Amino acid sequence: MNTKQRILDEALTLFSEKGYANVFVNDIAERVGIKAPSLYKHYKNKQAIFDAIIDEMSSKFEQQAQALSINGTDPAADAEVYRSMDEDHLIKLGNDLFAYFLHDSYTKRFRKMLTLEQFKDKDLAKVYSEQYFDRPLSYQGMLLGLLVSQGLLVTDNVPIMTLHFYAPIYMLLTVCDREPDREKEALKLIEEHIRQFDKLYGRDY
Amino acid sequence: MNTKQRILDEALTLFSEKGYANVFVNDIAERVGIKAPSLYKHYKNKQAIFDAIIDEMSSKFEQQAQALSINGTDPAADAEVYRSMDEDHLIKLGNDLFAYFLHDSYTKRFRKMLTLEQFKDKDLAKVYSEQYFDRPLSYQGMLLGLLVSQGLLVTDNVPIMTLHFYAPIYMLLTVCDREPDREKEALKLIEEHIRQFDKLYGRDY
DNA sequence: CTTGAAAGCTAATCGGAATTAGCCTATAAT
DNA sequence: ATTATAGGCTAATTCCGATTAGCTTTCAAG
Repeated sequence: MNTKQRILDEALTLFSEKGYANVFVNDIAERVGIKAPSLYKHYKNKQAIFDAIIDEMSSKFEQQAQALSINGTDPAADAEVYRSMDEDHLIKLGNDLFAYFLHDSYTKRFRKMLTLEQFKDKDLAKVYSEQYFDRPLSYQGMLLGLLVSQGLLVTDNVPIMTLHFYAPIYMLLTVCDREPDREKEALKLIEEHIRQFDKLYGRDY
Repeated sequence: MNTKQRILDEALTLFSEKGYANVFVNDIAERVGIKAPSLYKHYKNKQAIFDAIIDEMSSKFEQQAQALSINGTDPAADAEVYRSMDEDHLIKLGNDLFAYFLHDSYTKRFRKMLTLEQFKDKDLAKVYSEQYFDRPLSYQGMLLGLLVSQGLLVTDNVPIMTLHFYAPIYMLLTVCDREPDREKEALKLIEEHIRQFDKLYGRDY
């Protein structure tokens, strides 16, 4: 990996652990293996490094959908996969979603960094909300909506059903971000959650 | 209010908006109406101000339960209130919970501050999780559990039911913290959420 | 009364962290 | 071969921000 990219990578790691203000350009340089002033050959200043990370992320989000073994841009196509959905498939979907968000290094670091910087300005707030609220709800809503139209799930309010599916996953994710020791407990709750979700919304009940 | 207390108050406001590292003792002093060095007559240093805020909070949390018009320390007693619970009561409970957490100035600032500092060390992580995950789930779990034993709600898994009740509220709270403009939208979702929750878990369904 | 602590102020001090200046080397293009 | 550029380094510079020193005032207790 070239220096310019490595700077972003190491900076992201540090920002996600300590927050922008507590990271010194020196720290970043040290990790990259160069001296601080050399950073300025690649980025105008510290803020520019942060901005570049944010920019880079926008261009990466198709990868996320792929990582979830779904197309991501075409829920109708994705729904094919779930044509014969049952509780175990649903649990797998939830687990995969959770495991991906929780463990993918880039995703995790980016999310933690945004958590720490979300109140800095409206743009960052918006990025956070889109990334971890609006987009997941919208995408999963389309997916779950298809399951409803296939009769696998039953509800007259898909958006709220989606909220019921996603909110516990989101909350447990934030728990694991701050207390990684609780991952096992969280995984167990996720599974129970989805099992219960399936009972509540599944056609058989 | 005496100076010592006002320092905590203004510091909390600033910390919650900009994060500890981006607040200068000068800023705090200015808001209090004194000069920075005078702060040191009241607190050993900047960190001590932060610590005092954390300490103060612990001693305040009974107030929270009271503010929710519940006893807080004795869910069995609280359950009396909900003996004749119906959907509208449940919506009110959810709305009150949400409105209190969202609008109570002290609670809100403290929560935002912790959001920004939660990764600093394990203690803070623990404080956050207890305050916004474990305790709410535990307390609401007891309450909802009583409703189950009274036959008003039906489930074989109260903790997960509680997760289903609380997680959406929590998630929407974090949305409003970062984008206050979305409060109206959030309130609407809360109401729909609880209505749906009642349909899913209510005895009539 | 007077005295000592509490709480404020101004003027240092002290250290740290971002950034700039200016120099060097390798290497790729002409 | 020459040269220009990319990317690295060391040594300032510059600014800022936390904290300390030391003085003053007020006021309550004795």
